[in-house]
Amino acid sequence: MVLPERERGVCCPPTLKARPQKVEQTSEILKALADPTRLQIALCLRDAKEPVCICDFTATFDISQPTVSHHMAKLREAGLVDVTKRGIWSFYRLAPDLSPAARRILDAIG
Amino acid sequence: MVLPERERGVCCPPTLKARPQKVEQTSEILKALADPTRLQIALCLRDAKEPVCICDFTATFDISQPTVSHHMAKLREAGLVDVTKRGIWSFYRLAPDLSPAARRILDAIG
DNA sequence: CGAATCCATTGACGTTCGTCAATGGGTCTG
DNA sequence: CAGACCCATTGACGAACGTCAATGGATTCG
Repeated sequence: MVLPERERGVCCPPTLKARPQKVEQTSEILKALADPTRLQIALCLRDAKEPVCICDFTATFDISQPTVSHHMAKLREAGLVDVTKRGIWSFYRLAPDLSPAARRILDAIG
Repeated sequence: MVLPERERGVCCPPTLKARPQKVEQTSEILKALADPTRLQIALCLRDAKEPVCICDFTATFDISQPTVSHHMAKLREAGLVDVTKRGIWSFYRLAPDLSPAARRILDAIG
């Protein structure tokens, strides 16, 4: 490993390549996926062939129904997920207009 | 879009493909990267050819030195980053034994 | 040795997060 | 219509987070 030579009192600020706006946006995506429950939900939707009903998630995870609803709202706000209502059911799927950044991250996981 | 037919009162819990342990581990990686400052630091280290000195980060970001130190500790705990001390300086780089999961996620970003 | 520099740790504070209980609006069935 | 079912929202609470000020250890320079 090569360590740079340094002079006391002199710093060499690295050039930040990513635009601040993009950093913020990527951070939002990561934040939405950083919870174990939401991560499993997102992976499930990524691999699902059909939209998945909320009631299936409440049956799967050991958390209350309002909490599942809360997590889905987070995923919605992050633009990762999309909801369609049919009768009494709400079906979720990955957002059809998922950003390329989000798509790359999702594909890199699991 | 094809919505599944459903019968009242019947749920179809999806099969969770990822192991709980792996979900937890991936979640830790995402959590470490989900802060804008840490994300920029991680990207910077990913693209750096040489280890980067802490003092360069404190010169770059508009946060105090203890906060930078705190963020580096988070990245260390997540196993993303590695520190080498030389005299009064601490140099950070991407962990040489970075997990494949972390590597894929980092490569998918920005 | 004494002063200056670099950096980690600690303690504190306000904010955000994950969760639940309670509530309410929709929708279907009898 | 009345009851059952599905789901979102609200309010509340403890835990975790991001930040800073203060402190202290380690190292280098004069």
